[in-house]
Amino acid sequence: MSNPPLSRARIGDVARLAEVSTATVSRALSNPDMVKPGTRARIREAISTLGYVPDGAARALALGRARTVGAIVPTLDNAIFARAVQGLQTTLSNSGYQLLISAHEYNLSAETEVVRALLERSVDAILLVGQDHAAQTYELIRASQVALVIMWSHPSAELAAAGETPPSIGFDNRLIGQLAADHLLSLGHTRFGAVSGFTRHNDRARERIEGFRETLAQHGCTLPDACVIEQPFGFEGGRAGLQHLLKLRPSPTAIFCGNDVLALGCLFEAQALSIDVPGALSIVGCDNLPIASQIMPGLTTILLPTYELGERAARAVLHWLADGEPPPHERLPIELIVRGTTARPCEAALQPTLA
Amino acid sequence: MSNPPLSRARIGDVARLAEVSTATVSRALSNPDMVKPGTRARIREAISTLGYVPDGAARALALGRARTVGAIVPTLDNAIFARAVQGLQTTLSNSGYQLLISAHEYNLSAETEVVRALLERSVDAILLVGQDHAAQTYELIRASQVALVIMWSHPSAELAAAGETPPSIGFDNRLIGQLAADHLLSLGHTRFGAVSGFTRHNDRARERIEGFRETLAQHGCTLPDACVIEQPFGFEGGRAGLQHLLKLRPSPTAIFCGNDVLALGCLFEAQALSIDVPGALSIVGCDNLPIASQIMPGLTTILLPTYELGERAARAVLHWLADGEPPPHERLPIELIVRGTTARPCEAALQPTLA
DNA sequence: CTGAAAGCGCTTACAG
DNA sequence: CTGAAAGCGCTTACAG
Repeated sequence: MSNPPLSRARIGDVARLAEVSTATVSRALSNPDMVKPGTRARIREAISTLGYVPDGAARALALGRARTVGAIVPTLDNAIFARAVQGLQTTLSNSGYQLLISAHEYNLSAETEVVRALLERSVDAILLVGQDHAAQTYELIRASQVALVIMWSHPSAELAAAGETPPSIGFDNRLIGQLAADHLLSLGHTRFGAVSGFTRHNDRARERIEGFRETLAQHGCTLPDACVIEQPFGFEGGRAGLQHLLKLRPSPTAIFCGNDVLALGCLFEAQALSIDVPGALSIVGCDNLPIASQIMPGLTTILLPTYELGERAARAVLHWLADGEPPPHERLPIELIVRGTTARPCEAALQPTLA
Repeated sequence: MSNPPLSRARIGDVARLAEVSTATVSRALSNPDMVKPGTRARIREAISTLGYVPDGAARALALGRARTVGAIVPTLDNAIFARAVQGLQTTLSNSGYQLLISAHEYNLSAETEVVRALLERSVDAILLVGQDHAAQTYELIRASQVALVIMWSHPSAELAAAGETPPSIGFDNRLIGQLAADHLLSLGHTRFGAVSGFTRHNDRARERIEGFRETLAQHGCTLPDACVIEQPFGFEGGRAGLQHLLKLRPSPTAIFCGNDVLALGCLFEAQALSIDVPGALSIVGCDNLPIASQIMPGLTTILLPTYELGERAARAVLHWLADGEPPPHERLPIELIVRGTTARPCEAALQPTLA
């Protein structure tokens, strides 16, 4: 407390000051009731005098686990991933684990390097988003024998049955497309379009579109490839997507967007073009971002409990690390949230003046 | 590659397979040109055969640094912090550092525990948001002798001159309030209000309001305490803030919000109350979230380069760790972004029918 | 209840 | 250019 110490206090410094061995200090810290209360008090005293904080690297080396979990998301610059990470972090933190976080910006080979970097920090487990990853990524994780949990996706029934997939805590992405299609069909639409993120290396995006397309097909409607436009995530992507779809003849009256950011982009572009939503055009998004309920006329969307996804994924990891047993797959419930009027749009109204 | 190894490969396994010592393997990894190309090739071969990934804990212990940096933000569930973290992460990652991330949800004593948890992971540096932290937090970091960099805030001139503050990479939060005041004054407003996050334990929020108030005072206008309403961050906070301000008599015609989320909440509430913005009410936010430019009629705001903040903070940390020299304070430029009409509002129009 | 000692998996002077 | 050996700061059987 007087003059600053020359170097950070070590367990040996504490032991010396408390007049015990380092073994006893170590026990006082990790197994308090193995040491006599009086000794414990002296040690506590010494620790606070010296401002001792144990060295995690040494601890991790001795214990063989670091109490650290690594998560890799496409980007943090998307409320949806940020929220899930928040759920992860809070849950892990409450159990004494820390979260090492990285983003790969939708670049699968960057992801492999990030995984390597995390493994080199001796994480106890790794969390990835989706099933689509470089073979090398899976190989690296397998060879390192760390726990791997997949978030967001749900493995196909066959794969899951064959036990071929890592434990997955996710959504039924195909069902998302199906809910959107059912809703839009129920409004009486017959001409559909979709704005999606890039589907390459993104099983979530792919399955959402597939689910949408299949459900339409079951009702005798088609979704031609030309009616599915892939755009970068972001408002501008959504705006460009709508512009593209409106150039089609006949143009769609109902649009399913892979997420709310794209859907909001569509909505803003429609407003700019004075297209009445939902009067003349129906838009369905996905995620239920807070903003979706705030804007006028409000955005119909599919609620994905992403914070809870993070929580559940964290719990799955914690159980795995505690039991040694891989956790079961989990599929989180999703829900269609209808906002705005649900009246069948008047198709005639849809004659925008394009810039 | 054949049957899965019983346990993760160690440096000794690589050495044995490549018929060299562990010292040589270590050198091949960290100082390649200290080892003969032929040996290097055998080692490379062995590494890939075994899928060897060095153990970071052991490495950190031997080297005395973990190549890991810890950051603590109030929450990730706010685009502004998520973006900065993204900037941090990307920059650190490019220099071979990993980011350990935690949130404290605006709870200062939770923050102290989080700091302890990070220190116990032997991070090389810690990044905090703002100057307001528990004394214990500062003490813990000082005793651990890890680098500390403050983000978002800029220390007051006196403190900085006295060298009392940790290196800070931030904004001039007082100037933010000043820019907002100057803008609103230039529109001819005379009655002002403010919606702020909680100012307790939040120097950014406090300084923004102070800057706003001081600038108004310099122009003969006052901002009574009753005209500053503190609300939790979130759209609902902004909405409640506007409701509160509209109950005042006379009610303000110009509102400064501590950030864009609150400002958007105000704007949505105004829309719900059919108050014309910016015709009857001027709102200025802060951050320039992407959504601010998308909504109609658009939100006047103050652009804070938060991604760059993360980048710069990461660079400051990296330099510090490389040089041993604490980096200088840095103040990032901010900019008023005017959106919507700038006409003086017709005060008579502001007679909302409150629910 | 406590201590002496070995060991966790690396790195790096030191010697050759 | 390479190897034997000590050391980084903890933890934990083992012995008392």
